[in-house]
Amino acid sequence: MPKLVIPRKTVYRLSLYYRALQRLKPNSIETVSSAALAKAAGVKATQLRKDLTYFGQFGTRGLGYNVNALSAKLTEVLGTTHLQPVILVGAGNLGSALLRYPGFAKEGFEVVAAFDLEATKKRERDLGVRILPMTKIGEFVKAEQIKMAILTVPAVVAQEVTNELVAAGVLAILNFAPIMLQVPDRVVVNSVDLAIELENLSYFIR
Amino acid sequence: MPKLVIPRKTVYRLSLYYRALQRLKPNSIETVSSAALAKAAGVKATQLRKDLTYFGQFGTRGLGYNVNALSAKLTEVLGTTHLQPVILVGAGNLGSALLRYPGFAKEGFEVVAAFDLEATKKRERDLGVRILPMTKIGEFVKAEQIKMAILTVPAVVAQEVTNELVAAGVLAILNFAPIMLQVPDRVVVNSVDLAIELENLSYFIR
DNA sequence: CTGTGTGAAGGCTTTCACAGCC
DNA sequence: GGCTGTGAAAGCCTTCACACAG
Repeated sequence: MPKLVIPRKTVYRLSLYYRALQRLKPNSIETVSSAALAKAAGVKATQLRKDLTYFGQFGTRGLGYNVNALSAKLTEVLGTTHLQPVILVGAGNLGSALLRYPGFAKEGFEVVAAFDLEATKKRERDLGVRILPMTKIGEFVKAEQIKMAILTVPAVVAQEVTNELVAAGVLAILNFAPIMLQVPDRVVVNSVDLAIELENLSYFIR
Repeated sequence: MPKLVIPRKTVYRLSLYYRALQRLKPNSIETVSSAALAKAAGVKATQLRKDLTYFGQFGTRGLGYNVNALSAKLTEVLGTTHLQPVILVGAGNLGSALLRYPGFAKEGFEVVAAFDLEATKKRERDLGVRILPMTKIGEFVKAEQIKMAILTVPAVVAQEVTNELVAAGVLAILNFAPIMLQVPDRVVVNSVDLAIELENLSYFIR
């Protein structure tokens, strides 16, 4: 696959386009114009076309894009062709909720195990996923070649756990702890800080 | 308050700076340089300085910034001086978890009520917050002059609920449903799409 | 005539370079 | 000497305008 440079923001929007496309499929629509798809994704039509040109040409002038073909191409580019195994570290309130959240599996990610200080059989049954003690993280990640982790531990231990994950070979972390994680360049971190999102909103409503 | 234009991205970073500052306070550090604070917040020093100039000058050349003074100014600019009442709509898995999440209260936001189809006394006790039926949303928002809402309902009803919130006077929405909400210009929406964040990561690890 | 593909223009953010103050 | 404040430059992303294909 030609790993050309696709702007980070574009990659993010590709996911939006993919979602919008999936909503069209059931309606047995075979072709969609950039204007229609852009509207469904909440962006401008020219931007959508520009975004798509980063990895080729799929549209038919005068007609639009073939829904199935574009959909397949997006899956390929985004790297979601195969199910990605993911682990979750920290099964507290937020972590537990995410384990029950159906959105991940629906989009091709399987949470194969969760790690927590309190790894009991009861919790395993409650949450429907294997729960292992924190001490087993490194071993598991290496054995299963895990590359992605969801981090929902308290802020004070987040960096420490991150170091462990990185040392074991994890390359991507979805971080919910409200701190900036220090990682080597090869590792990617996406942080979601819920309190900051709220704070941000409160600024704009005055 | 001089409502000058501060770039959206800068506002977001102001929250990061504020957090970093709070971590310094306990250490009875009175002054901090842009270099030190920037490192703690995970940004470049020049960017921090540029960000701060959007609303005045606080630094002492040759010395740095006074921690307390800067902290107070950031609180003022971000509009978090007073507790902001917030409602949560949709107390499913994710919604319930957020209600138990201590991070909001800690940052000055109080979830004053939650709305759900299933509004029982038992759930109220479990979640420690007033739970009202969805039909009461408009009435409550108007009566209590609520301006901010956290939206954790399924995607299929998200737009409908949003319309209701907006009609009642809500001005800011933190949206967790995986769709683009259509709102009037005066309303601000921050969307957090967990599946997209994962998808995004998976692209960067190939 | 409809709708894509794309160079060029425009706008926004970040980074640089350095003047100015303690 | 140390560190902030800031105009100017650079970089990145979005939007425009229009050539071109079906």
